[in-house]
Formats: sequence, structure tokens, C-alpha cells
Amino acid sequence: MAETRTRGRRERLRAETAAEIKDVALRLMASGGPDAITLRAIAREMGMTANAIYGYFATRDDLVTALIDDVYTGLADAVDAAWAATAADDPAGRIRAWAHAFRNWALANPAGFRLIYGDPVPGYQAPEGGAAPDAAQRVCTGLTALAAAAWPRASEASEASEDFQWSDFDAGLLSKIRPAFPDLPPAAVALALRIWGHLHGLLCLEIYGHLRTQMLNPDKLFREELAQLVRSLGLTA
Amino acid sequence: MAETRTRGRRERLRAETAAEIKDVALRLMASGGPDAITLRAIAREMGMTANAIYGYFATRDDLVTALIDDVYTGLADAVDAAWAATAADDPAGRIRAWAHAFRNWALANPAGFRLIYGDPVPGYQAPEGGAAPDAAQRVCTGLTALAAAAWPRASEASEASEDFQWSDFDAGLLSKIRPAFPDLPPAAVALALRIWGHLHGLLCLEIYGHLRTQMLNPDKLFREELAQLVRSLGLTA
DNA sequence: ATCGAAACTTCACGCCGTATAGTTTCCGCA
DNA sequence: TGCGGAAACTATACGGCGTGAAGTTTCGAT
Repeated sequence: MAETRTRGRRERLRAETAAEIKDVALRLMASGGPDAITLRAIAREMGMTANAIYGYFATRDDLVTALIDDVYTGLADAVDAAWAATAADDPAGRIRAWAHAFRNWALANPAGFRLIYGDPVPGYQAPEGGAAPDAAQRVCTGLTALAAAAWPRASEASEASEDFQWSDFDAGLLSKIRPAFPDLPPAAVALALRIWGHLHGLLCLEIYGHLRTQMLNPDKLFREELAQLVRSLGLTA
Repeated sequence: MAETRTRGRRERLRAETAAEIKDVALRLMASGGPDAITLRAIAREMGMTANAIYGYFATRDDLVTALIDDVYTGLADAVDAAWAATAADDPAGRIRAWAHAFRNWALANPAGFRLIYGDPVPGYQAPEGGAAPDAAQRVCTGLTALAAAAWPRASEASEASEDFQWSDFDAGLLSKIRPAFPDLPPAAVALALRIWGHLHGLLCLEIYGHLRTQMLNPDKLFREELAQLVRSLGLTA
């Protein structure tokens, strides 16, 4: 049992160091943008050599991947929590809560938002698997839940002009979504993606500073967007 | 007059070299993304030393600024042309044409889109003036023209829930817009920005690869978005 | 022919990521 | 208790990056 204790100790130390590396990286990113994530700066901050980090992350891209995983998971947690904290019989309220949670998270973590949705860092190429795609699908699933709850009335309010089929969508996405929402038509998934686009667009413009050169308080625009959204979904009380 | 001839010659050579630098930079960007814009790579391509470029652009950021100016102007030209090529009495057609021109330009110049709307390049900070803000306002003005044409019917179709005032918007924007559209209420400008957000969001998701992991043909989603947009504006024939 | 400005090169510095090899630390077992 | 060896970390090096200072070439104006 001494063995397990010490092995546990080693692993714990290792995990703590890895966590500290990511922590410092996140702090650097928050203060200087995604480009400030340099192995040397992190090491400097931790009183180490840059190469020591290679014991924890094989490459800088691996570190960035880990950060993206963490950050994206944080976002997914935030929006899921907002979803769970609202009443199931109030689809409009859920949409509003979800959207505001998304925006608040983005405004609180602008560098994280850029890391996830923008060019993360020079020459970075996202790997195949990992937590980030999972988180992305959680976000997408949350969105689909919103669209699913709104669908009955939304489909009456305005029928789609394109006819969507299941073959229009990615199989991986569907494998997670269709079991959860058996009665959902393909057009509702398209609606979910469109809603995502609406929110993402305003947020991108705001985070990257394109909105503030035109409009003084993006808050108001965002609220108006949500109001029109729930209206167009036929959810106005 | 020999003086003017030779001075002209010098200046022409100088302008040609500057143009070639930007040209090479754009080519590098197109093939390797915005990060591929390095002074050394450009110089290598041109058979020069990296420092020779400093004779034309004081710093790398200045070069990037010039590129952004050019690229943004190109985008503004593209959407303006699409606007001008459609009938004034067909607001829905103009919206569709404008939006498709925007998307086609973005898909044809993904690196340019990132350069304008994303993190252009590590640590780049946009300067105060220049052609880029002008182009941005041209795009915004075009958008406002679309919203203005749609406004009469759009305002009936769904009244805004937020009450927008002129003080909500940037003075520089208004100084260009209000003279051109005297009868426009503030809410219509907000509508223009919201439309921008809708298109920008889908485009961002597509360009940065977040849509293709969910949906196989973003075309269809974009067309549906436009169809719902003109519908929500009360422009369906 | 010559002066001088403009164009360009060379060299240097400090950053960066990363590979290789060497050094220290310290756990697990005999 | 002492030792073998793995794990953590450092030292050194390479090439690429932006950029500054100084030197060199080119070439039009006088």
C-alpha cells in the first residue's frame, strides 16, 4: 500500500504540475491573447525551463489542444447549467437563458472564445478526437434541445423552404442527437444550426471588436435578437 | 521634365515593388493562412532580404494593415457590385444577391476573411484610420441600404421590443448613414446589424470549419437562412 | 564626373518551438 | 539501509521569426 500511496503521490504531483501549466497558459492567454501562450513564457512564470514542459505535453499544439478541451468543456458546462436551471415548460425562457449564458461566458473569456472559434494560435491544427469535439456536440445537442422544444410551434409559424434530409447532416452528430430526440425532423436540426449562427455571429462581431465600432451597447442588440428569435419561433407569450 | 520623368520612374518602380510585396503576401496567405505572412518568406520569394521590405513598410503590422485595407476593399467592392447589379424594386432579391456575394467572396478568400474578421496575425493591433474602416462602413452602409429598403414592410411584420435611439450607435457610422437614409429610424440600423450578425455567424462557422463537422452542405443552410430572413422581413412574394 | 539619396545587404539581438544529451531527484525494492 | 533506475528537469544547439544599426551598391541630378 506504500506503493499505491507513492504512486498516487507521483501521479498527483504530475497532475498538479500539468494543471499548473494549463493554468498559467490560461492566465497568459487571458492577459495577452492566444498568442501569449508560449512554452518559454509559461516556463518563465513557473521558474522552469521551457523544455520541462515537454515532459507533460509532447508539443505546444498538444498543450493548446488540452486548453481548448478545458475551455470548450467549460463553455459546454456553462450553457448546460443555464439550460438545466430553467423550467422545461418555458422554451422561450430556456432559449434566452442559454443564449445569455453563452454570451456571458464569451464576454468573460474572450481569449477562450477566440481559442475555440477563431484561429487559435499560429499554425495550429486540431487533432482528431479529444474532449473538444465532445464539448462541441454537447453545445450542439443543447441547441438542438432548444430547437426541439420550440419546434412544435416554430414549424407552424414558418415552414422551411428548403427540404432537409438526414443525409444533409454529419453522421456523428445524428448518432448523438436522433436517439435523444426521436420525433425531431431534419429541418429542426437545421433550425438549431441557424440559431447557433445568429448567436455566434453577433458574438463574433462583438468579441473581435467589429460591433463596437458601429454600436455602443451590443447588449441591446443581443436582447433584440433574442426577442425576434423567440417571436419568429412563435413563442411569444 | 527629365526630372519629372525620372521621378515618375522611381516612384513607379517603388509602387510596383510595394504592390509585388503585397501580392506575394496575399499568395502566401492564400496557401498557408494568415500566419504564413512573414517578412522573411516574402523576401525569400522575391529574392530579397527580409530587411529590404522595411523600405516599403515600416513594420510587419503596417504590411498587414495594408493587406487588410486591400482585402476589405475587395470585399466591399464585391458586395456593392452585387447590390448595384440588382433591381431597386426587388428588396428581397437585393438581400439575396448581397448575401450570396458576401458568402462567395468569403469562400473564395477564406484567408482574407480570417484576416479581416479573425485574429489576423499574432499580436497585430489595428491602427486608427486607413482604408479598412472605410470599407467596413461601406459594407455596413450596404447593409443599411438593404434594411432601409425592407424597413417599410419589415416594421409592420414585427415591431422591435427594444427601443433603439440614435445615441445607441457610433457617431461616425451615423454621420455616413443618416444623410443617405433620412427617413430611417434607429431600429432599422439595429436590424441591419442583426442581419449582418446572421450572415456573419453562419459564415464564420463555415470558414472556421465548425459547420462542416455538423452539416455536409452549408449551402443549403445558408439558403434557408436567407429564405427565413426575407420571410421575417415580410418580403415574400 | 561627381555628389547624394534611395535601395538593398550584412550582421546582430532577442524571441520562439523543439531535438538531443546530460544531470539531478527520489521512489521501490533487495 | 542502500542501490538501481525511472522520472523530472537542465544545458546546449538549430533554424526561423521581427527588427535595429551600420555598411554597401545603384543610379538619377547637377
